[in-house]
Amino acid sequence: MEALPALSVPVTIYDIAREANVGIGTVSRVFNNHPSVSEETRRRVLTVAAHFNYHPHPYARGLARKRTNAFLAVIPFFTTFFFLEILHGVQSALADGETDLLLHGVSHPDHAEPSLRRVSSRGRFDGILYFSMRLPDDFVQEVKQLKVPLVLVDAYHPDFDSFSVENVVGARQATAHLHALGHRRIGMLAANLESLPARERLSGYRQGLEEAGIAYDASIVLSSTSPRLDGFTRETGYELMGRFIAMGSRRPSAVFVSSDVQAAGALMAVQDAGLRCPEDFAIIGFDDIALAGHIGLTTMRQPLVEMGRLAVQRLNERLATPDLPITQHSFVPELVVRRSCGSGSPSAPELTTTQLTYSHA
Amino acid sequence: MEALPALSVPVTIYDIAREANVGIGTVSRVFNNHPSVSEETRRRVLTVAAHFNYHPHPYARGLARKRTNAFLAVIPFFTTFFFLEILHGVQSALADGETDLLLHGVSHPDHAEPSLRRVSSRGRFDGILYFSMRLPDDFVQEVKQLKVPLVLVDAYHPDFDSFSVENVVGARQATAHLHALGHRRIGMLAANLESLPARERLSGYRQGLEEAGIAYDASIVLSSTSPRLDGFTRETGYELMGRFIAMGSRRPSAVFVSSDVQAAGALMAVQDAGLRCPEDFAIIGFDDIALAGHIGLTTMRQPLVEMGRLAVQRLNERLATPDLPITQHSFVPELVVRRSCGSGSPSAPELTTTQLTYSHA
DNA sequence: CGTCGCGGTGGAAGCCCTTCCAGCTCTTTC
DNA sequence: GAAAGAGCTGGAAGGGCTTCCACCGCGACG
Repeated sequence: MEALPALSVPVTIYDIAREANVGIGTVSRVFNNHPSVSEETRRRVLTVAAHFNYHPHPYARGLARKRTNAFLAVIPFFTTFFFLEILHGVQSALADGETDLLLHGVSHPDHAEPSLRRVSSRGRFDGILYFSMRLPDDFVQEVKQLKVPLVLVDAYHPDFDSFSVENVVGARQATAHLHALGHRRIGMLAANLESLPARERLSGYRQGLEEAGIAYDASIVLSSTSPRLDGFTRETGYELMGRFIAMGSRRPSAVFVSSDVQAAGALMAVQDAGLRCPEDFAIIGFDDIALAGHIGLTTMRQPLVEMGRLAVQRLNERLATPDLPITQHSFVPELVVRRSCGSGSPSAPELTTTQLTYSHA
Repeated sequence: MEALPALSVPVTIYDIAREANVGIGTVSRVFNNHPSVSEETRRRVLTVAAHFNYHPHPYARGLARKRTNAFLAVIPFFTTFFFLEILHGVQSALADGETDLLLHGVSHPDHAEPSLRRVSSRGRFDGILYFSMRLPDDFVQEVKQLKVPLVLVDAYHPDFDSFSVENVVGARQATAHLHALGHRRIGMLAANLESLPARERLSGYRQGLEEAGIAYDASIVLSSTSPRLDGFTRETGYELMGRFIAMGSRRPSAVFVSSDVQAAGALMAVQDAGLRCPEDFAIIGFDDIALAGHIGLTTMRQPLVEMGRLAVQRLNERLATPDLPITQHSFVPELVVRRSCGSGSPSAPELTTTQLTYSHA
């Protein structure tokens, strides 16, 4: 260990063993924190390793251990804001620095399959995080056969662990909030009802009305028929809001919009019509993506960051104990008051992150 | 090859070789598209492989080939909108399905280093995409010594390939646009001038004024002193816009804001003051993140998707030909007219993606 | 009719680790 | 004083692939 680190560029475990006068087994044990290495030897090995800037080769390790220390995240790129936050949580849970994240952006829900093909190639990752998309049936088979643990986020399948959100409850609460603010004529601007979340949110809205003792009025419930992203787009929000505005005196005084992105469009429509938001229309969204803060939108928060974090945690647990019973976690969204409904503080941009609550399903 | 795929779960190249009555070398050649395999043998091997759902083990491959087929993306998570789009481009360039993307979110610019430590562990990826952050000096050393190709996106360093944006030119054009719309009293809302992009955009603004024959007036140039994200936040936009509003009759009629995020805050301030945007203030941003579309912000587009795509392409080129001369690409931002400046179509959310232009540095 | 070359092919060696078994040196125990 | 452990350690085998060298058969060539 006299010389400078002039060893050939790829420093291997053999180099370290030789320089430290130990066997390769011992070096390996040191790097795996195996207890049966004397303190003195351990220190010597570590010194030499640091000196040569040695790091075990991850692939060699993976091959020998039959473990990759990487997770695959299959994520829809089209719901931009949404997954971003979840990813944030995922990252922070991975911060141990031991596990890597492999990203697989899917640019269209129907294009998930091709990129899933690669999953069949065992040996790239230890587990899968699957976001917001329906799980194709043959993929389910494949994953189960390969015995790769998979955790669903913002999605549901009976055979896998999942973390999702109580759409019905959230929508009910949103409606209740509008009611509590004094609104009696509350409309809903829904996404394409072909999609489950859209239907659930509509259903929650109806429950909310019922609890408030308000009769359901189909004329102030507009839903998108757009197939694109199931209608969860700014464009549908803009267009449908225009129809509300055109109703004149028969229009609702408040609208529950089924997503923040749509609500952004709705807000633009209101502005374009020369109307103002808390005053002429109260608008509440759903999701609490970062955009909501930027435009002062009152909305129902989904604990996205937390969901990401817990999903990783769950994956680790399942890796450690494969036959854990499957659990389905379900979060209750939380009201975030900004200014689009007129209540709460004005609009000084808030910096705080509120606590989140959740419950078991 | 009579039996069902009842081979032990991990199917190896040996299994396939045996079942297809060939040597492992031949199987390997088939999977690597080596020319010297007879058509007949190739077909037979592929049939058997498909039958047993065989895929070469990526780690074993990586170990033997000394190549990982993965890129590392080091990305700031705090500039959410921004990197998202770039990532989109990266993904699409990776769509060949051969290369994987390893994600490394950095939640604070100062925290890049710890996560970079892992870079020293050779053998995890073949190349690095480094986004929007300053490259720490010791990291530069390390990367160069390890000879891992690195491409910078939205950042610059003389020793590496990079793709960035002409901040000066873009800011000049933004200013020119305001001038063309008839504005003569044009202010600027800048980020923290400690940061280079902030300074460049200010400098472009001044050039723009000069070209328009307007004298520079320091009283209507406000800059943030916030250290947080170098002042590129909604909060600074809100606050500084408030100061403009408070100027009464001496206030500018148009404001060039140094980023879309800040512009979002500025728009909120305008609204909160009971003023309206194209009418009382023309506001132009910079970046064209997705948010800009959602709030109808006129802005200077950076071709983010394209940058991501080209960065990947460049990395591949450099991998193929390591001693290519270093190139620094620089894009000229493009004006995207929405409604915050009052010109152009009203605000029906646009769906089109405009062409982008770019030039060599 | 030998020799060359070429399209194909088999498989050993090597990539860099982990793991397991054997073995070594001291203590401890009866 | 022998036997049995306890505490460490060395290194072969194995993980699944690529690559290279050796080799085989056969048509072409002189």
